[in-house]
Amino acid sequence: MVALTFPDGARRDYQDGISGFDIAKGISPSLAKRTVAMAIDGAVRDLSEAIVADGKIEFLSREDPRALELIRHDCAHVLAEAVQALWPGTQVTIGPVIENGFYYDFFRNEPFTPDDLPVIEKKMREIIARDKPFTREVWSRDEAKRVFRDKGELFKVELVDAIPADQSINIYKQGDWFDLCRGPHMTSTGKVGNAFRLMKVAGAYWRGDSNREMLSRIYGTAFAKQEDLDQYLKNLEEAEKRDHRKLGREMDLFHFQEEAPGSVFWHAKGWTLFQLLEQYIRRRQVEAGYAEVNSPQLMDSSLWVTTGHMQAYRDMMFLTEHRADDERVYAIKPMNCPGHVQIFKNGLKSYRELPLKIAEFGKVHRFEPSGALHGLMRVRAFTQDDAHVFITEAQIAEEALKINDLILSIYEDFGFSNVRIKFSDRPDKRIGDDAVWDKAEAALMAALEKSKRPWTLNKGEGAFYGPKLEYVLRDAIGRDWQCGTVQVDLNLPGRLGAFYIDEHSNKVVPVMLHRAMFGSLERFIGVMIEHYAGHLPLWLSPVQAVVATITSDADDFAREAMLAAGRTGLRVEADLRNEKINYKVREHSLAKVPAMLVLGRKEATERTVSIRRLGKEGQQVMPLDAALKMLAEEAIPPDMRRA
RNA sequence: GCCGCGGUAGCUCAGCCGGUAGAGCACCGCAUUCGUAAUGCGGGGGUCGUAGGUUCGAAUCCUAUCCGCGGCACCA
Repeated sequence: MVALTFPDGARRDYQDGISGFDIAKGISPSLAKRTVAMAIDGAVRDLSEAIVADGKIEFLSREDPRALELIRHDCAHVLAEAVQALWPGTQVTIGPVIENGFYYDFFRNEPFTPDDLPVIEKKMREIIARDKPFTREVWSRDEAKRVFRDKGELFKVELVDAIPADQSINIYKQGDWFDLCRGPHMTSTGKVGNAFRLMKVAGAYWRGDSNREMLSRIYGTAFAKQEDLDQYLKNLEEAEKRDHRKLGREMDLFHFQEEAPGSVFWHAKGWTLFQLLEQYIRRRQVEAGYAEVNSPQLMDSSLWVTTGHMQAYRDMMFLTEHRADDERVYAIKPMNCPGHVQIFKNGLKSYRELPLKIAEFGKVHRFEPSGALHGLMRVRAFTQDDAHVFITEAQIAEEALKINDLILSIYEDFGFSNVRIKFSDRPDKRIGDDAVWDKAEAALMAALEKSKRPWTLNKGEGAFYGPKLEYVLRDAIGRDWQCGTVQVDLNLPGRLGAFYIDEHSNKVVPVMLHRAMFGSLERFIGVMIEHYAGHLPLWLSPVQAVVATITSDADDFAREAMLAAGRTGLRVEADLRNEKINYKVREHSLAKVPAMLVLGRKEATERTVSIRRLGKEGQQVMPLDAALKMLAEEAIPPDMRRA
C-alpha cells in the first residue's frame, strides 16, 4: 500500500503501483478528464506513472502554471512529428522548453524558410486534433540505438550514448510517432491546445559546438489560453518599440553606416548624453580616489605578446600593416591595462602609494565577429570606463568590495536595482600557476561574500589572466547585458615587469584589479535607452526642454525665456516656427523631449509658461522664473543631489 | 565566423511571373497666427547596396561581394 496526501490535507491509502490517472478517476471522472499531469512531492510526473512510495500528490490541470512547461514541451514534440510528416528524412535532435517557449532542432539538407512555418503549423493542428495519447516506454540502450540507427536518426543515437549508464532510456509515443525524451508529458497531444505559434527559423550548431553540424532550428511558443498568447505577442511588439536602434534614430542620437561597421557616428544629442555619463563617472571616481590618465591608442604589438593578448586574441585585434620605413607592427589597443601598467612602472613606486588607482575613458577596438554586431550593444569600437587598482595581496578583498559597492551604487542612480552578479572562475585557456589562481579566486570570493549579494557561479568563464565578477543588467526585451566587471589579476603586472618597494626595501609585484562600471559607455547607453523606452530622466536628456510658441506675438518673450533658461544651465531649444501648437507638441513628444514650455499671448502678457511634461496629459501654468527653478532643481544629477 | 532572411526617396514600405520607379510621412515654397500628439495647396528628390553576368531590354533572373536583421558560436 502507498499512503498519499492530497493538497487539502486528506490522506488516503492506495494499492502499490496505482497510476495517477486511476486515482483521479476514483475521485471523480471530471477530475480525471481535466487532469493533464500530476506532481508527486512537488515533482511533475506523467499521470500514467505508477506510484510506488508514500508522498504528497497533486493533480495539474492545463491552467496550472506548472503545466505551461508541459504544454510547450508537448508542442515541441508535435512540431517534430509535423516536420517529419511533411519532410520525411529530416532528422530530429533536441527540442527543449526555453524561457518564453520552446524550439526544436532538425537536421536536413534544405533548411526551413519562414514560408514553411504556416504549413508546419497547419500540420501541427491536425496532429493536435487527432489527440493521440502520450505513452511512455522504457527501452534497453541497445534496442534504442538499433531502432534509431535503422530509422537514420544518427543524432538520436549520439544522444542515447550520452545518457548516463544509471538512467533509463525513455521513449514517448504519440500515435505512430515517437521520440527519445526525458519527459514528463501530458496525457495526449490534444491537451496542447491551439494557443501556439511558430515564431522564427534559425541556424544552431549541434550541441552548441561550432565545429559540428549546423542544424535548422524552429522557435515557437505556446500558452494555455489564446489571451495569453495574444498578450505575449503584444509584449513583443511593445519591446520592439523600445529598440535602441530605432529610438536612437528617432531621437537623433547616433547612426551607423557601411564604411564603419560596428562603429558609432555620435550625433550632437547622442554625444551630449555620452558626455553626461562620462562626467557622472568622473565625479564618482574622483570621489573614490581614482586619478584619470590617458594611454596610447597604438602600441607595438610586442607588448601584446608579453601580455598574452596576441596569443589569445590575435584575430580579434586590429593591427597596422607593415610599411617600408617602419617594420614594427602596431596594435590598436583592445584593452587599457597594459598602458596603465606602463604608467605605474614609470617612476619607482612605494608600498605607501598603494592602493594606486588609475582610470581612463579608454576607447578600445576589437574585431568582433560580424554576426555578433548589434547596435550599440555589441560594437567594434567602444569606450570603457576602465580603471586599474594596484594593491598588495592583502588588500584584494577590501578593494574588490569597494569596487563592488561603487558599481551597485552607480546602477541605482540609473534606476537599475535588479542586478545579478556572476562569479567567473579559471578558464581552460589561461596563464599563471594554479596556486596563483587559488589565491585570486579565494580573495575575490571573500569580497563577494562580504557584499552579501546573491550571485551565481559562471564556471570556467574567467579572463585568461584572472577570475572576475560580472554585473548583468536585463533590458526591456529580456536580454541580459554584462556591464560592470571586477577582475583580480595576479599575472599581467608580473609579466609586464611592474613592482613596488615594500617596507623591507624588497621589490614586490603588485596585484592589479581591473574594473569597469558601465563597461562600455556605448552599450550602457543602449541598455538605458531601452530601459527608459527613450524617456530619459531630465538630468540625462540631451534637450531638456523646448520653448514652443503658439503665436508669433510670444516670440519676444520666448527669446527672453531662452536666455533665462540658459542662465540656469538647462539645455533648452526654441521652436518659434509658424506651426500649430498641436504639431509642435506631437513632434517634440516623438523626439522624447521631457518638458515643453508653451507660450501663447496670455503667457507673454503675464510672464508665465505653460509646462507640459512628456507622456502626461494636461499642463501646469506658473511664472517663468518658478518654472525654470523647478526644472533646474529636477535636473541635478543624483550624485550631486546627495552631496 | 556559421545558418536563414533582407537592402527601392531622409523614414516606413509597395512595385519583383523582365519593358526602364510609386505612396504616406519628412523636406522646400506659398497661404494660414491657429491654445497642448499631424492646417491646406503646390514643388523638388531615387545610377532600386556594390560589381559582374544572362537578355533587344534587369529594381525584377544568375554569380560574387558589402552591409543589415533573427538565431547559433564568440565576447580579453
